[in-house]
Amino acid sequence: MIETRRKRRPGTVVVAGPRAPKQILDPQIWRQGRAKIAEAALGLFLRYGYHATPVRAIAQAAGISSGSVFNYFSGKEEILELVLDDSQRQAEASLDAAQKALAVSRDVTDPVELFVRVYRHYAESIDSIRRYTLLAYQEAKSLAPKSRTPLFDRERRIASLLQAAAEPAIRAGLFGSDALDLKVQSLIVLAHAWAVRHWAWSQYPTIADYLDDLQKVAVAMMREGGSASRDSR
Amino acid sequence: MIETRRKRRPGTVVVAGPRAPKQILDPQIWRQGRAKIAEAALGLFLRYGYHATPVRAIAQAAGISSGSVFNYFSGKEEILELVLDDSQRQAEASLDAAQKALAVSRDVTDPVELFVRVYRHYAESIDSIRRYTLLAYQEAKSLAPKSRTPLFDRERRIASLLQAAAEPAIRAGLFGSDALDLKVQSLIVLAHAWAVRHWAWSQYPTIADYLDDLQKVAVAMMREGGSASRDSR
Amino acid sequence: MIETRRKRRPGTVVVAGPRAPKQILDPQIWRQGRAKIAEAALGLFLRYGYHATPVRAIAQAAGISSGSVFNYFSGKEEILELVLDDSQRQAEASLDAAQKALAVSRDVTDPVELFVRVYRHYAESIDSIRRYTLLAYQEAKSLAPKSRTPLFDRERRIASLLQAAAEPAIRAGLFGSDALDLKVQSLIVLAHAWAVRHWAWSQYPTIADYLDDLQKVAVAMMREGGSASRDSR
Amino acid sequence: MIETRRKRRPGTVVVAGPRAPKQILDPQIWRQGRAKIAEAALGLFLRYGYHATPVRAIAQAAGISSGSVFNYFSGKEEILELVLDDSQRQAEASLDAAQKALAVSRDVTDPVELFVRVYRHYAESIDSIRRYTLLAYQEAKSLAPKSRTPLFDRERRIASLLQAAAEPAIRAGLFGSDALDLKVQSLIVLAHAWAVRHWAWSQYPTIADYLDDLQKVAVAMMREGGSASRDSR
DNA sequence: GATGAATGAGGTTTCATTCAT
DNA sequence: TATGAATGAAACCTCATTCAT
Repeated sequence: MIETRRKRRPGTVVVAGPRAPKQILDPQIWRQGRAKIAEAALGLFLRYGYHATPVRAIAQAAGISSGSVFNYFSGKEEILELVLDDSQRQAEASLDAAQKALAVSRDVTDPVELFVRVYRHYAESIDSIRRYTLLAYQEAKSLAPKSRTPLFDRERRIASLLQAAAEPAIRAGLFGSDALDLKVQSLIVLAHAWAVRHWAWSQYPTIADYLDDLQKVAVAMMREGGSASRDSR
Repeated sequence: MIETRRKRRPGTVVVAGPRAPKQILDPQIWRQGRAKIAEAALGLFLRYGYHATPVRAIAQAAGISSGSVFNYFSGKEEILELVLDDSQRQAEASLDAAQKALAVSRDVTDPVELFVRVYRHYAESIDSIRRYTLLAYQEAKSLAPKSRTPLFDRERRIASLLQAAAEPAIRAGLFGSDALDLKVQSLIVLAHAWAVRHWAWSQYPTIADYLDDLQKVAVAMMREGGSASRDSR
Repeated sequence: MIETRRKRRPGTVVVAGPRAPKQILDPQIWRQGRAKIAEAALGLFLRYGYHATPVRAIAQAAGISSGSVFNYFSGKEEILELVLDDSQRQAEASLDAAQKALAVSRDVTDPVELFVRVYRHYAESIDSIRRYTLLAYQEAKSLAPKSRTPLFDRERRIASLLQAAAEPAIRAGLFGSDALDLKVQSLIVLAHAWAVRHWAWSQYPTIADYLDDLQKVAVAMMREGGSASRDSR
Repeated sequence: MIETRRKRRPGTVVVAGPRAPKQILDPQIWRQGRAKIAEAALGLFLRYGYHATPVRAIAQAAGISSGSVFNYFSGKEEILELVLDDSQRQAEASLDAAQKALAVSRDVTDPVELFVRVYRHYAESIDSIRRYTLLAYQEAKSLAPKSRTPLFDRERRIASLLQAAAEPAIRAGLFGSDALDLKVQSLIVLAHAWAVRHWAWSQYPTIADYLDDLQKVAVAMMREGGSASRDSR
């Protein structure tokens, strides 16, 4: 059977001793170092895949020694963890900010328009981290379950944010209230698809072009089951 | 004739040598062996990922020796190739059959209903190869371009089949004709999502439950831009 | 920059991936390590042959881990390459130096004597790298053509050096000018034979003893076809 | 250390049991089978080397199954043994026959001419088994010492035959009697060189061309130390 | 006597990780 | 804190050999 990845300490006798807590002490150096390494790792992970990228290549790309990587990360997997976590956090924050900004804004009065704006904003943020998204689809399973769960949780929070953005339109009867979760998840998936199945959207030069078409579809989806009149936008 | 082998050397030179001829001569044994190994590999690939699964583990799961694996496959990657190719081929064939059967059937006269049936059939076939689909999303990049391209091509053929199934409804003005490609690709992605993001659909016990909701959304999507009256279902 | 690796796949496709950068950066450590490993490898190659010698055995003989070998050589074949190339280079340099030294020397006026001295010097240098010479005969074919050609080229340069050493005697009519290339190649072969067929020369305890007899034969060979009087030395 | 090639019986528990004496019983079938296999092996050994040639490739080239090879040979090494032994035996027999034929012949009265004829005959027989000769130089060390010794012994017998062929000329004072063994061994080496260092004799299209030049050199060598008048042939 | 599928030891090579400097 | 040489487990893959048929 496949062993569940137990870390070994080559060259040392297998005696349980106090593991040297080698860590960077200065928090700022630590953070900057991690960011620099993650940055370098991302490009390589995307190009060659997580498993095909040696730590030494990451170190070289980051301009440090391979040994130093382990001063900032406990292992290779933690780099992947940070990369995925950071990018997802960024998507969430971006979506959150957009929703809050629009919620207090007086510019947008049409609740459908409001939802569309929020969704477009979300999709654009996915586009900006397109490469991370693809990486997440491919390599999330390389993470230990413990590191994977938070990613799922945040994904659910993102769905909630989108649901909240749909609330006004639902209350106005413009969007159906049935299967809301399914609809929102579907929209998320379609935003991801721009990143994950990019080869399938070759007719769209940019995310904006893609969204121009997609938003009609999205609105049609959301309207489904609504009680209000169905004039197209 | 003895095939010439090209052996990788660190530099750039290629050395030719004799290669031992194929070991398995009986085509039936060969086919059965490949199937058995691929079956065993699938479970492990899904659980641990392609790279994290040693050939030895595959051999053990298949109940043979690790050396024997290479009597049936020229390398580890060929196993992944077979697994992905076979399952996708199955999905295509299933969809093709469904569409042809419905096209000649007199039972279904409503073109929208016809499309829905074809799509459901497709989604159900995705469900039946759910694990392969997930694997394709995760590991397609592990394939050499040469093996990857046919997968994309077949995916496009599948999209064409779905488009063909939508034709009657489009001609009847029930479905919009704009952005048809986007719509169909989106539906494919949503069928895949059942497999790929299964954790997100925990509220749906079975694919049928998922589809009961999804088909409404799907129809709404397809109708978008159509000229016919927009009363719901 | 990360070098791209070409990984051999069973089919014909080549996959590029990142390659871990060289591990040893200090040139001196690198050189010393290579020398140590090559030294260890030579004994084993001679005793068991190149193919029958596992890298692990080389590593153990060199007192390092097997993985470390690949920090110094890009592959097993490169070890053989270094061993053969170095030793041949040494023979060439030694012969070159001897010829130059004698050319300017006033000690030796007899052109036959000059040639004999140069040849003896060459044969003695072959003796000092006797084991490499044997190895070259046995394993040169294990090298890729790219690595083999330089060996042949240098061998031809060595022949040229010997021809140059014979020039004075030829001009003096003491050596024949016909078939000079054959004669010189033959003398080279006979010097090699001391290393390669050592079992056949059991009557000669040292190279000097061998050469004492051989040089008479060599001079007779070289004189053949000459115009000068044919009294023996 | 490198283990001294102990044969293993894979798939069987390591219990010393009676080794099945699986052999071909009919001596003629046995001989023919061995010859056919050796014939097939030779081409491959020469082209790719002994170690790089899989038994299955030999079997295929011989038109039998890989398992059958082991009905005729106890192992791969025995094939090499037969190939080398056979060819050397052939060279010896050819030389022996030539010498005997010339000894009783009245055609050749000049003892130098007689020696030249015998030597040419030997060299030509080396040419006819040129590929075996090269193989012997490269792979003799792959044999167990027990199989190697007979090869050396026969090589010495061949030298004796050549010495015998030189006897008349020596008795006539035409050839020197000193260092006879060295001279003869040298001539053997030079005959081998045609096979082993063929790249060095590119100026000679055939062995006959090579010998036309070489025989002058050879005679000069042999004459060396002789008392008779030294007119060139 | 022939077959060929199965075997598994052992080959080369990679690379995450450690630790003395 | 940074370095980078050393490590050795483990990866993929080959192939001589066996033995049930």
